[in-house]
Amino acid sequence: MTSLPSILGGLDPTSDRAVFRQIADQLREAIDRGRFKEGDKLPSEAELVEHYGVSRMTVRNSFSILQGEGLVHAEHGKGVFVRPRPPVRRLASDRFARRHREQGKSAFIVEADAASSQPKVDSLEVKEEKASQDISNRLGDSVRRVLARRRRYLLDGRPVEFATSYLPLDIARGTQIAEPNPGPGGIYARLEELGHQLDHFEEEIRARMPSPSEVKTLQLAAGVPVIHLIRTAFDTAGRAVEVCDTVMAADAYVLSYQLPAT
Amino acid sequence: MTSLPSILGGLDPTSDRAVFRQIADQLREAIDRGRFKEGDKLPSEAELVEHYGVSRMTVRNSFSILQGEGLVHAEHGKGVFVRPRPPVRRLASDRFARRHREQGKSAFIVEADAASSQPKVDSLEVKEEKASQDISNRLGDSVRRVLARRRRYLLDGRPVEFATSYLPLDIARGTQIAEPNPGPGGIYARLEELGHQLDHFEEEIRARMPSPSEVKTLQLAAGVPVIHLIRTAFDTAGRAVEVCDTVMAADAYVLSYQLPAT
DNA sequence: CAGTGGTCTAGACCACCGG
DNA sequence: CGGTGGTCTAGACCACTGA
Repeated sequence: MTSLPSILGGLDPTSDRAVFRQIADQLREAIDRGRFKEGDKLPSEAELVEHYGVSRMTVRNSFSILQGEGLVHAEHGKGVFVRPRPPVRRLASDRFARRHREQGKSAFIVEADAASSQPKVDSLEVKEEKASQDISNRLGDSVRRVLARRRRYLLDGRPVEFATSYLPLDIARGTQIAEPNPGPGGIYARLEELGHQLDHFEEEIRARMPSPSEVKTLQLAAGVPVIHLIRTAFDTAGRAVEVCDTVMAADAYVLSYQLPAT
Repeated sequence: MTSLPSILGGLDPTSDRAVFRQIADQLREAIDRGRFKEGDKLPSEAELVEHYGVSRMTVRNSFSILQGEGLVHAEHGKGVFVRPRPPVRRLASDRFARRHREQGKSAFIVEADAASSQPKVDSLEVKEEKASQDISNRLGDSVRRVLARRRRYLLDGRPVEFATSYLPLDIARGTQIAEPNPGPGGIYARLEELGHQLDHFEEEIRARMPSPSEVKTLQLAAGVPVIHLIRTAFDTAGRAVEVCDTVMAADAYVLSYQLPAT
């Protein structure tokens, strides 16, 4: 163990920068420089209080900055640790290609296979409900009620994504799409069997901080944003046949797309 | 002005939930219900101290939660306000279509026009430099040095995006691409004139909390993540001719993509 | 048990804003 | 100037962890 003074400098009393920011800066720099590596424990609050000669709240303020940046996380009774970067799932632009469906794989499984992690789905709920204004706009204004399929995806035991699919009742009611298990290839395979040959998808992407309920559902650490993705599936007749609203833990994903140059 | 007790409830001393979380919950709910609207001033710390009968630090802790969620922002000497949602730029999947280039418009201008806001570019820097390992990987391992074009984009005076384009020297050196102003249609138009007919782009998207320097450059409020986008442009020969590394204020953007179903 | 972080208090002084 | 948020102190008690 290297001594603290050799890793962290002193404070600059002449600086305009608040003391707790200076402390946060020094800790951040130490992390960036690799003096503290992923998973390492930072000095305890008491140690920093002594090293810098400040009060405990000042040290805690510093930690709170780093937590907000997603750099560290605190574990009650143990310490404050450099947050390890979790393995990310790369979503490729061909993830909805028909050849995958024809192999009986859903998009999530295809990706999980590629990342060779253990995929799981839970908290499945399938019910009919009233369409929100936004969903109605996307599925066509005549669509008032929809079939909603909610599920949460886990990778290696960690929840990474919460998604709800909305389908018009005239398409989905009474079909296997309305069953908890939609069968091989997922609901997209069923839609095609029902005569809705898929033509393309549109995806809208936003990023923002999670709501408290999203923090809970995805067990998000402090300083982890979510990616909010809204996908609409269109059949060859030009009809929107499904809208999928997905909230993903941003630290678990890299999305990838191809754009035409023409 | 409605009185505080009619908007905010009391505390539940029997609850396990920390007092400052309960206060944050009540404020959040009041905002969600529309009791406080965008731009509205929340009760001052002193008012909440009195209303709840807690110490000031407890109230400030509540505010700090809401700030972390991006719901409110504090203005020194004025108060704490519900953060207004800024206008967003929608990036369409056809934003690099050749027809736009042929009209002499760069992608940013095309989008800004659509949003009818005042676009601006500043802090332009064009220089040759050593390619980072990642850039080198993307442009082809033989590419060691690159032309880097850095610029910041503003919309209605607000910085929303900071981007760096990297191009292999054998393509860009001595051309108009190496000039501060690359001419009508931007560097993609120049690349095509130089014989690199563009075929497609690949975009990689991540979301995360900003670094301190990104906070500064983009003047980000607390609780605003960034979207990190890395785009690679390929010519019809299959060569990567440009990599563009972009960091965007997440609250200013909605990205939109089309995916094939085949 | 000792060490850790989590919560909370009751003050203090400061910097900024608007009238 | 009074009111606002920004910073900081010096304590207190609690809950959780691991030996």
